[in-house]
Amino acid sequence: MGRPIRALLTRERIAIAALQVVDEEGAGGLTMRALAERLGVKAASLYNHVPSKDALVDAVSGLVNDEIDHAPLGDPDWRAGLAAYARGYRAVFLRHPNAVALLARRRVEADSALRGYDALLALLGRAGLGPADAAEVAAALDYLVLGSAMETFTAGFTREPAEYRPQYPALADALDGSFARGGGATGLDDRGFEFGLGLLLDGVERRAR
Amino acid sequence: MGRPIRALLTRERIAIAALQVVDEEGAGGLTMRALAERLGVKAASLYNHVPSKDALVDAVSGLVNDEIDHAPLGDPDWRAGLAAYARGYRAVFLRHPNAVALLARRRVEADSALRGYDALLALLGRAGLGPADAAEVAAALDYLVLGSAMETFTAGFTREPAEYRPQYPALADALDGSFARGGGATGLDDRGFEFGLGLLLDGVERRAR
DNA sequence: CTGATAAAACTAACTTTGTTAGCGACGGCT
DNA sequence: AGCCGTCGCTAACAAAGTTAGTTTTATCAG
Repeated sequence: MGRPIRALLTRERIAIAALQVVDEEGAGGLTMRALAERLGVKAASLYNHVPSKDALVDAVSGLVNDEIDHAPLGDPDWRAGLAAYARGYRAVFLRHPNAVALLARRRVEADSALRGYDALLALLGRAGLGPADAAEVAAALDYLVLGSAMETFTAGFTREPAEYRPQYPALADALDGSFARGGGATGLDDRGFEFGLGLLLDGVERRAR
Repeated sequence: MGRPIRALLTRERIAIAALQVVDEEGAGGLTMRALAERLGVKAASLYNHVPSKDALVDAVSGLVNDEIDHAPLGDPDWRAGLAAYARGYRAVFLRHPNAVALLARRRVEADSALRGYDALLALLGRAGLGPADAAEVAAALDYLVLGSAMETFTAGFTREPAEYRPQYPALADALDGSFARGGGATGLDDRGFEFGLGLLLDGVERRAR
Protein backbone atom coordinates (compact mmCIF):
# COMPACT_ATOMS: atom_id res chain seq x y z
CA MET A 1 0.00 0.00 0.00
CA GLY A 2 2.77 2.46 0.77
CA ARG A 3 2.40 5.65 2.72
CA PRO A 4 -1.17 6.99 2.61
CA ILE A 5 -2.06 10.54 1.58
CA ARG A 6 -3.15 11.32 5.09
CA ALA A 7 -1.76 9.49 8.11
CA LEU A 8 -4.30 6.97 9.37
CA LEU A 9 -2.82 6.65 12.84
CA THR A 10 -1.64 8.76 15.72
CA ARG A 11 -0.27 7.70 19.06
CA GLU A 12 -3.31 9.34 20.58
CA ARG A 13 -5.87 7.74 18.25
CA ILE A 14 -4.28 4.37 18.97
CA ALA A 15 -4.47 4.88 22.71
CA ILE A 16 -8.11 5.94 22.53
CA ALA A 17 -9.03 2.90 20.49
CA ALA A 18 -7.08 0.71 22.90
CA LEU A 19 -9.05 2.06 25.83
CA GLN A 20 -12.26 1.35 23.94
CA VAL A 21 -11.17 -2.23 23.38
CA VAL A 22 -10.31 -2.64 27.05
CA ASP A 23 -13.64 -1.15 28.10
CA GLU A 24 -15.65 -3.31 25.74
CA GLU A 25 -13.80 -6.60 25.81
CA GLY A 26 -11.61 -6.55 28.88
CA ALA A 27 -7.88 -6.33 29.24
CA GLY A 28 -7.50 -9.77 27.71
CA GLY A 29 -9.13 -8.58 24.51
CA LEU A 30 -6.44 -6.03 23.88
CA THR A 31 -4.21 -7.57 21.24
CA MET A 32 -2.21 -5.65 18.71
CA ARG A 33 -4.04 -7.38 15.88
CA ALA A 34 -7.50 -6.72 17.27
CA LEU A 35 -6.60 -3.12 17.94
CA ALA A 36 -5.23 -2.72 14.44
CA GLU A 37 -8.36 -4.17 12.91
CA ARG A 38 -10.52 -1.70 14.82
CA LEU A 39 -8.39 1.07 13.35
CA GLY A 40 -8.63 -0.35 9.82
CA VAL A 41 -4.96 -1.17 9.73
CA LYS A 42 -2.49 -4.04 10.14
CA ALA A 43 -0.80 -4.81 13.45
CA ALA A 44 2.73 -3.97 12.33
CA SER A 45 1.67 -0.44 11.43
CA LEU A 46 1.04 0.33 15.06
CA TYR A 47 4.75 0.07 15.69
CA ASN A 48 5.32 3.20 13.62
CA HIS A 49 3.67 5.12 16.43
CA VAL A 50 4.08 3.06 19.60
CA PRO A 51 7.31 1.30 20.57
CA SER A 52 5.69 -1.63 22.33
CA LYS A 53 2.49 -2.91 23.81
CA ASP A 54 3.80 -2.02 27.21
CA ALA A 55 4.18 1.60 26.19
CA LEU A 56 0.71 1.47 24.72
CA VAL A 57 -0.71 0.34 28.04
CA ASP A 58 1.10 3.24 29.65
CA ALA A 59 -0.59 5.57 27.21
CA VAL A 60 -3.99 4.06 28.04
CA SER A 61 -3.17 4.48 31.70
CA GLY A 62 -2.41 8.13 31.03
CA LEU A 63 -5.72 8.60 29.24
CA VAL A 64 -7.65 7.31 32.20
CA ASN A 65 -5.64 9.36 34.65
CA ASP A 66 -6.31 12.45 32.59
CA GLU A 67 -10.02 11.93 33.13
CA ILE A 68 -9.56 12.68 36.80
CA ASP A 69 -10.77 16.18 37.55
CA HIS A 70 -8.41 17.99 39.88
CA ALA A 71 -10.42 21.22 39.90
CA PRO A 72 -12.36 20.45 43.10
CA LEU A 73 -9.05 20.50 44.99
CA GLY A 74 -9.02 24.26 44.52
CA ASP A 75 -12.33 24.70 46.33
CA PRO A 76 -11.96 27.12 49.25
CA ASP A 77 -14.28 24.83 51.21
CA TRP A 78 -11.73 22.06 51.66
CA ARG A 79 -14.25 19.52 52.91
CA ALA A 80 -16.55 19.87 49.93
CA GLY A 81 -13.60 19.98 47.55
CA LEU A 82 -11.99 16.89 48.96
CA ALA A 83 -15.23 14.93 48.85
CA ALA A 84 -15.94 15.95 45.25
CA TYR A 85 -12.41 15.08 44.21
CA ALA A 86 -12.53 11.65 45.84
CA ARG A 87 -15.90 10.84 44.27
CA GLY A 88 -14.76 11.97 40.85
CA TYR A 89 -11.53 10.04 41.17
CA ARG A 90 -13.45 6.89 42.01
CA ALA A 91 -16.01 7.51 39.26
CA VAL A 92 -13.28 7.50 36.65
CA PHE A 93 -12.18 4.04 37.68
CA LEU A 94 -15.74 2.77 37.80
CA ARG A 95 -16.19 4.03 34.25
CA HIS A 96 -13.27 1.87 33.16
CA PRO A 97 -13.45 -1.19 35.37
CA ASN A 98 -11.45 -3.35 33.02
CA ALA A 99 -8.64 -0.85 32.97
CA VAL A 100 -8.12 -0.79 36.71
CA ALA A 101 -5.91 -3.86 36.67
CA LEU A 102 -3.77 -2.22 34.02
CA LEU A 103 -3.35 0.99 35.94
CA ALA A 104 -2.89 -0.25 39.43
CA ARG A 105 0.71 -1.31 39.43
CA ARG A 106 2.07 1.38 37.10
CA ARG A 107 4.49 4.07 38.16
CA VAL A 108 3.17 7.55 38.60
CA GLU A 109 5.52 9.56 36.45
CA ALA A 110 3.02 11.62 34.53
CA ASP A 111 3.16 15.29 35.26
CA SER A 112 -0.60 15.53 35.67
CA ALA A 113 -0.59 12.85 38.35
CA LEU A 114 2.12 14.61 40.32
CA ARG A 115 0.27 17.90 40.01
CA GLY A 116 -2.82 16.17 41.34
CA TYR A 117 -1.01 14.89 44.39
CA ASP A 118 0.54 18.28 44.95
CA ALA A 119 -2.88 19.94 44.85
CA LEU A 120 -4.31 17.32 47.18
CA LEU A 121 -1.54 17.83 49.71
CA ALA A 122 -1.84 21.59 49.45
CA LEU A 123 -5.56 21.32 50.19
CA LEU A 124 -4.86 19.22 53.25
CA GLY A 125 -2.39 21.87 54.35
CA ARG A 126 -5.08 24.52 54.01
CA ALA A 127 -7.33 22.29 56.08
CA GLY A 128 -4.82 22.69 58.90
CA LEU A 129 -2.74 19.53 58.64
CA GLY A 130 1.03 19.42 58.94
CA PRO A 131 2.96 17.93 56.00
CA ALA A 132 3.49 14.53 57.56
CA ASP A 133 -0.16 14.21 58.59
CA ALA A 134 -1.24 15.32 55.14
CA ALA A 135 0.86 12.58 53.58
CA GLU A 136 -0.83 9.93 55.69
CA VAL A 137 -4.29 11.19 54.92
CA ALA A 138 -3.51 11.31 51.21
CA ALA A 139 -2.27 7.74 51.36
CA ALA A 140 -5.36 6.55 53.17
CA LEU A 141 -7.58 8.32 50.68
CA ASP A 142 -5.71 6.72 47.82
CA TYR A 143 -6.18 3.32 49.34
CA LEU A 144 -9.88 3.82 49.80
CA VAL A 145 -10.47 5.03 46.27
CA LEU A 146 -8.31 2.44 44.61
CA GLY A 147 -9.62 -0.37 46.74
CA SER A 148 -13.24 0.54 46.11
CA ALA A 149 -12.54 0.69 42.40
CA MET A 150 -11.11 -2.82 42.39
CA GLU A 151 -14.40 -3.76 43.92
CA THR A 152 -13.66 -7.23 45.11
CA PHE A 153 -16.27 -6.83 47.73
CA THR A 154 -19.71 -7.22 46.20
CA ALA A 155 -18.25 -8.66 43.02
CA GLY A 156 -17.44 -11.76 44.99
CA PHE A 157 -20.97 -12.54 46.05
CA THR A 158 -22.67 -13.77 42.94
CA ARG A 159 -25.41 -15.88 44.47
CA GLU A 160 -28.66 -14.84 46.04
CA PRO A 161 -28.38 -13.97 49.73
CA ALA A 162 -30.70 -16.84 50.65
CA GLU A 163 -28.28 -19.35 49.16
CA TYR A 164 -25.62 -18.28 51.61
CA ARG A 165 -27.83 -18.54 54.66
CA PRO A 166 -27.34 -22.20 55.65
CA GLN A 167 -23.57 -21.97 55.86
CA TYR A 168 -22.93 -18.26 56.26
CA PRO A 169 -25.76 -16.68 58.24
CA ALA A 170 -24.01 -13.41 59.10
CA LEU A 171 -23.11 -12.92 55.46
CA ALA A 172 -26.67 -13.57 54.36
CA ASP A 173 -28.00 -11.12 56.95
CA ALA A 174 -25.58 -8.46 55.81
CA LEU A 175 -26.46 -8.86 52.15
CA ASP A 176 -30.18 -8.89 52.87
CA GLY A 177 -29.93 -5.83 55.08
CA SER A 178 -27.83 -3.98 52.56
CA PHE A 179 -30.08 -4.77 49.63
CA ALA A 180 -33.00 -3.45 51.67
CA ARG A 181 -31.29 -0.07 51.62
CA GLY A 182 -31.49 -0.13 47.84
CA GLY A 183 -29.11 0.09 44.92
CA GLY A 184 -28.37 -3.63 44.87
CA ALA A 185 -24.72 -4.63 44.83
CA THR A 186 -23.41 -1.30 43.58
CA GLY A 187 -25.42 0.37 46.32
CA LEU A 188 -23.44 -1.50 48.91
CA ASP A 189 -20.17 -0.60 47.23
CA ASP A 190 -21.18 3.04 47.07
CA ARG A 191 -22.23 3.16 50.70
CA GLY A 192 -19.08 1.40 51.81
CA PHE A 193 -17.04 4.01 49.99
CA GLU A 194 -19.12 6.90 51.34
CA PHE A 195 -18.77 5.52 54.83
CA GLY A 196 -15.01 5.42 54.52
CA LEU A 197 -14.90 8.85 52.93
CA GLY A 198 -17.01 10.37 55.71
CA LEU A 199 -14.70 8.89 58.32
CA LEU A 200 -11.71 10.30 56.50
CA LEU A 201 -13.18 13.78 56.32
CA ASP A 202 -14.08 13.72 59.99
CA GLY A 203 -10.65 12.41 60.79
CA VAL A 204 -9.00 15.27 58.95
CA GLU A 205 -11.12 17.75 60.81
CA ARG A 206 -10.28 16.25 64.16
CA ARG A 207 -6.57 16.02 63.45
CA ALA A 208 -6.43 19.57 62.15
CA ARG A 209 -6.97 20.92 65.63
CA MET B 1 10.51 -41.32 29.67
CA GLY B 2 7.19 -42.92 30.46
CA ARG B 3 5.51 -42.94 33.79
CA PRO B 4 7.94 -42.40 36.67
CA ILE B 5 8.14 -44.71 39.68
CA ARG B 6 6.82 -41.97 41.94
CA ALA B 7 4.65 -39.12 40.63
CA LEU B 8 6.76 -35.98 40.28
CA LEU B 9 3.89 -33.54 40.27
CA THR B 10 0.81 -32.65 42.26
CA ARG B 11 -1.69 -29.91 41.75
CA GLU B 12 -0.54 -28.51 45.08
CA ARG B 13 3.18 -28.71 44.36
CA ILE B 14 2.58 -26.96 41.05
CA ALA B 15 0.63 -24.15 42.69
CA ILE B 16 3.29 -23.64 45.34
CA ALA B 17 6.02 -23.43 42.73
CA ALA B 18 3.90 -21.05 40.70
CA LEU B 19 3.53 -18.74 43.67
CA GLN B 20 7.29 -18.85 44.16
CA VAL B 21 7.82 -17.85 40.55
CA VAL B 22 5.36 -14.98 40.87
CA ASP B 23 7.00 -13.81 44.08
CA GLU B 24 10.49 -13.94 42.66
CA GLU B 25 10.01 -12.83 39.08
CA GLY B 26 6.65 -11.12 38.93
CA ALA B 27 3.43 -12.17 37.31
CA GLY B 28 4.96 -11.78 33.88
CA GLY B 29 7.56 -14.41 34.68
CA LEU B 30 4.96 -17.07 35.23
CA THR B 31 5.03 -19.16 32.06
CA MET B 32 4.16 -22.80 31.86
CA ARG B 33 7.62 -23.60 30.53
CA ALA B 34 9.45 -21.66 33.26
CA LEU B 35 7.27 -23.23 35.90
CA ALA B 36 7.87 -26.70 34.48
CA GLU B 37 11.61 -26.18 34.45
CA ARG B 38 11.56 -25.18 38.11
CA LEU B 39 9.79 -28.46 38.82
CA GLY B 40 12.26 -30.46 36.72
CA VAL B 41 9.64 -31.34 34.17
CA LYS B 42 8.33 -30.36 30.73
CA ALA B 43 5.52 -27.88 30.25
CA ALA B 44 3.02 -30.32 28.79
CA SER B 45 3.24 -32.51 31.87
CA LEU B 46 1.63 -29.80 33.93
CA TYR B 47 -1.58 -30.37 32.02
CA ASN B 48 -1.92 -33.79 33.61
CA HIS B 49 -2.68 -31.97 36.86
CA VAL B 50 -4.00 -28.54 35.93
CA PRO B 51 -6.56 -27.93 33.18
CA SER B 52 -5.28 -24.50 32.15
CA LYS B 53 -3.10 -21.63 33.19
CA ASP B 54 -6.20 -19.78 34.30
CA ALA B 55 -7.07 -22.55 36.71
CA LEU B 56 -3.49 -22.52 37.91
CA VAL B 57 -3.74 -18.82 38.71
CA ASP B 58 -6.91 -19.59 40.61
CA ALA B 59 -5.02 -22.15 42.63
CA VAL B 60 -2.27 -19.64 43.37
CA SER B 61 -4.92 -17.17 44.39
CA GLY B 62 -6.33 -19.77 46.76
CA LEU B 63 -2.92 -20.38 48.28
CA VAL B 64 -2.51 -16.72 49.10
CA ASN B 65 -6.01 -16.42 50.46
CA ASP B 66 -5.37 -19.41 52.69
CA GLU B 67 -2.53 -17.51 54.32
CA ILE B 68 -5.02 -15.07 55.79
CA ASP B 69 -5.52 -15.81 59.45
CA HIS B 70 -9.19 -15.60 60.40
CA ALA B 71 -8.61 -16.56 64.02
CA PRO B 72 -8.45 -12.98 65.36
CA LEU B 73 -12.06 -12.53 64.29
CA GLY B 74 -13.05 -14.78 67.18
CA ASP B 75 -11.45 -12.49 69.76
CA PRO B 76 -14.00 -11.45 72.40
CA ASP B 77 -12.43 -7.97 72.33
CA TRP B 78 -13.82 -7.06 68.92
CA ARG B 79 -11.66 -4.00 68.51
CA ALA B 80 -8.40 -5.83 69.08
CA GLY B 81 -9.58 -8.74 66.96
CA LEU B 82 -10.61 -6.58 64.05
CA ALA B 83 -7.33 -4.66 64.09
CA ALA B 84 -5.27 -7.84 64.21
CA TYR B 85 -7.29 -9.37 61.40
CA ALA B 86 -6.92 -6.31 59.17
CA ARG B 87 -3.18 -6.11 59.76
CA GLY B 88 -2.71 -9.79 59.08
CA TYR B 89 -4.85 -9.58 55.97
CA ARG B 90 -2.74 -6.74 54.65
CA ALA B 91 0.51 -8.44 55.64
CA VAL B 92 -0.35 -11.42 53.44
CA PHE B 93 -0.68 -9.20 50.41
CA LEU B 94 2.50 -7.33 51.23
CA ARG B 95 4.29 -10.68 51.41
CA HIS B 96 3.18 -11.41 47.85
CA PRO B 97 3.15 -8.03 46.15
CA ASN B 98 3.42 -9.47 42.66
CA ALA B 99 0.42 -11.68 43.26
CA VAL B 100 -1.95 -8.88 44.17
CA ALA B 101 -2.74 -8.09 40.57
CA LEU B 102 -3.60 -11.74 39.99
CA LEU B 103 -5.90 -11.93 42.98
CA ALA B 104 -7.69 -8.66 42.79
CA ARG B 105 -10.21 -9.32 40.06
CA ARG B 106 -10.93 -12.95 40.87
CA ARG B 107 -14.23 -14.19 42.14
CA VAL B 108 -14.51 -15.17 45.75
CA GLU B 109 -15.90 -18.65 45.51
CA ALA B 110 -13.59 -20.41 47.87
CA ASP B 111 -15.22 -21.66 51.00
CA SER B 112 -12.50 -20.26 53.22
CA ALA B 113 -13.04 -16.77 51.84
CA LEU B 114 -16.76 -16.93 52.45
CA ARG B 115 -16.18 -18.20 55.96
CA GLY B 116 -13.82 -15.29 56.53
CA TYR B 117 -16.43 -12.78 55.47
CA ASP B 118 -19.03 -14.49 57.60
CA ALA B 119 -16.76 -14.31 60.63
CA LEU B 120 -15.97 -10.68 59.95
CA LEU B 121 -19.64 -9.76 59.70
CA ALA B 122 -20.46 -11.75 62.82
CA LEU B 123 -17.78 -9.84 64.71
CA LEU B 124 -19.23 -6.54 63.58
CA GLY B 125 -22.60 -7.74 64.78
CA ARG B 126 -21.12 -8.50 68.19
CA ALA B 127 -19.67 -5.00 68.17
CA GLY B 128 -23.24 -3.74 68.06
CA LEU B 129 -23.77 -3.01 64.38
CA GLY B 130 -26.91 -3.92 62.43
CA PRO B 131 -26.49 -6.17 59.39
CA ALA B 132 -26.61 -3.37 56.81
CA ASP B 133 -24.13 -1.24 58.73
CA ALA B 134 -21.87 -4.22 59.17
CA ALA B 135 -21.87 -4.78 55.41
CA GLU B 136 -20.76 -1.22 54.76
CA VAL B 137 -18.00 -1.38 57.32
CA ALA B 138 -16.77 -4.67 55.91
CA ALA B 139 -16.70 -3.17 52.44
CA ALA B 140 -14.78 -0.12 53.60
CA LEU B 141 -12.30 -2.32 55.42
CA ASP B 142 -11.82 -4.42 52.31
CA TYR B 143 -11.14 -1.33 50.26
CA LEU B 144 -8.58 -0.03 52.70
CA VAL B 145 -6.70 -3.31 52.92
CA LEU B 146 -6.76 -4.02 49.22
CA GLY B 147 -5.90 -0.48 48.27
CA SER B 148 -2.99 -0.30 50.66
CA ALA B 149 -1.69 -3.59 49.34
CA MET B 150 -1.70 -2.31 45.80
CA GLU B 151 0.45 0.43 47.17
CA THR B 152 0.39 2.87 44.32
CA PHE B 153 0.97 5.63 46.77
CA THR B 154 4.60 5.69 47.76
CA ALA B 155 5.53 3.36 44.92
CA GLY B 156 4.85 6.25 42.59
CA PHE B 157 7.38 8.59 44.09
CA THR B 158 10.72 7.23 43.06
CA ARG B 159 12.79 10.39 43.22
CA GLU B 160 14.26 12.19 46.19
CA PRO B 161 11.86 14.65 47.85
CA ALA B 162 14.16 17.55 46.97
CA GLU B 163 13.77 16.84 43.28
CA TYR B 164 10.05 17.42 43.50
CA ARG B 165 10.34 20.73 45.32
CA PRO B 166 10.63 23.16 42.41
CA GLN B 167 7.42 22.04 40.73
CA TYR B 168 5.54 20.31 43.52
CA PRO B 169 6.29 22.04 46.82
CA ALA B 170 3.43 20.55 48.83
CA LEU B 171 4.39 17.07 47.67
CA ALA B 172 8.02 17.63 48.65
CA ASP B 173 6.98 18.93 52.06
CA ALA B 174 4.77 15.92 52.63
CA LEU B 175 7.47 13.43 51.69
CA ASP B 176 10.08 15.21 53.77
CA GLY B 177 7.79 15.40 56.76
CA SER B 178 6.82 11.78 56.42
CA PHE B 179 10.37 10.51 56.07
CA ALA B 180 11.25 12.43 59.23
CA ARG B 181 8.83 10.15 61.05
CA GLY B 182 10.97 7.20 59.97
CA GLY B 183 10.46 4.00 58.06
CA GLY B 184 11.05 5.56 54.67
CA ALA B 185 8.47 4.87 51.99
CA THR B 186 7.01 1.78 53.64
CA GLY B 187 6.70 3.80 56.83
CA LEU B 188 4.38 6.20 55.08
CA ASP B 189 2.36 3.35 53.63
CA ASP B 190 2.08 1.73 57.03
CA ARG B 191 1.04 4.92 58.75
CA GLY B 192 -1.49 5.70 56.05
CA PHE B 193 -3.02 2.29 56.58
CA GLU B 194 -2.97 2.59 60.36
CA PHE B 195 -4.59 6.00 60.13
CA GLY B 196 -7.39 4.60 58.01
CA LEU B 197 -7.77 1.57 60.25
CA GLY B 198 -7.98 3.71 63.36
CA LEU B 199 -10.69 5.83 61.78
CA LEU B 200 -12.59 2.71 60.86
CA LEU B 201 -12.43 1.28 64.36
CA ASP B 202 -13.56 4.57 65.88
CA GLY B 203 -16.31 4.79 63.29
CA VAL B 204 -17.59 1.34 64.22
CA GLU B 205 -17.64 2.26 67.86
CA ARG B 206 -19.54 5.45 67.23
CA ARG B 207 -22.06 3.83 64.94
CA ALA B 208 -22.63 0.95 67.32
CA ARG B 209 -24.40 3.28 69.75
C1' DC C 1 10.97 21.79 -9.99
C1' DT C 2 13.77 18.04 -8.54
C1' DG C 3 15.74 14.80 -5.83
C1' DA C 4 17.01 12.99 -1.27
C1' DT C 5 15.12 11.72 3.05
C1' DA C 6 11.93 10.32 6.30
C1' DA C 7 7.26 8.75 7.40
C1' DA C 8 3.82 5.39 7.35
C1' DA C 9 1.47 1.81 5.47
C1' DC C 10 2.11 -3.08 3.95
C1' DT C 11 3.60 -8.40 3.70
C1' DA C 12 6.21 -11.98 5.64
C1' DA C 13 8.33 -14.09 9.10
C1' DC C 14 10.42 -15.07 13.81
C1' DT C 15 9.77 -15.88 18.78
C1' DT C 16 7.37 -16.86 22.83
C1' DT C 17 3.66 -18.98 25.09
C1' DG C 18 -0.61 -21.64 25.97
C1' DT C 19 -2.35 -25.85 24.65
C1' DT C 20 -3.31 -30.47 22.36
C1' DA C 21 -2.20 -35.11 20.35
C1' DG C 22 -0.20 -39.17 20.61
C1' DC C 23 3.68 -42.28 22.47
C1' DG C 24 5.59 -45.25 25.98
C1' DA C 25 6.88 -47.03 30.52
C1' DC C 26 5.13 -48.13 34.83
C1' DG C 27 1.76 -49.14 39.06
C1' DG C 28 -2.21 -51.50 40.47
C1' DC C 29 -6.36 -54.25 40.04
C1' DT C 30 -8.69 -58.63 38.48
C1' DA D 1 -0.35 -62.54 33.67
C1' DG D 2 -2.79 -59.12 31.49
C1' DC D 3 -5.29 -54.96 31.05
C1' DC D 4 -5.99 -50.18 32.12
C1' DG D 5 -5.22 -45.87 33.72
C1' DT D 6 -1.47 -42.74 35.16
C1' DC D 7 1.91 -39.50 34.00
C1' DG D 8 5.83 -37.85 31.88
C1' DC D 9 7.69 -37.21 27.21
C1' DT D 10 8.23 -35.29 22.17
C1' DA D 11 6.13 -32.84 18.48
C1' DA D 12 3.33 -29.67 16.89
C1' DC D 13 -0.38 -26.00 16.45
C1' DA D 14 -2.38 -21.41 17.09
C1' DA D 15 -2.33 -16.90 18.96
C1' DA D 16 0.19 -12.86 19.98
C1' DG D 17 4.21 -9.51 20.30
C1' DT D 18 7.63 -7.97 17.46
C1' DT D 19 11.09 -7.18 13.56
C1' DA D 20 12.79 -6.84 8.69
C1' DG D 21 12.32 -5.24 4.49
C1' DT D 22 9.33 -3.16 0.68
C1' DT D 23 6.59 0.45 -1.28
C1' DT D 24 4.43 4.75 -1.71
C1' DT D 25 4.12 9.46 -0.53
C1' DA D 26 4.90 13.82 2.10
C1' DT D 27 8.36 17.17 3.12
C1' DC D 28 12.01 20.08 2.49
C1' DA D 29 16.70 21.77 0.80
C1' DG D 30 18.77 23.56 -3.22
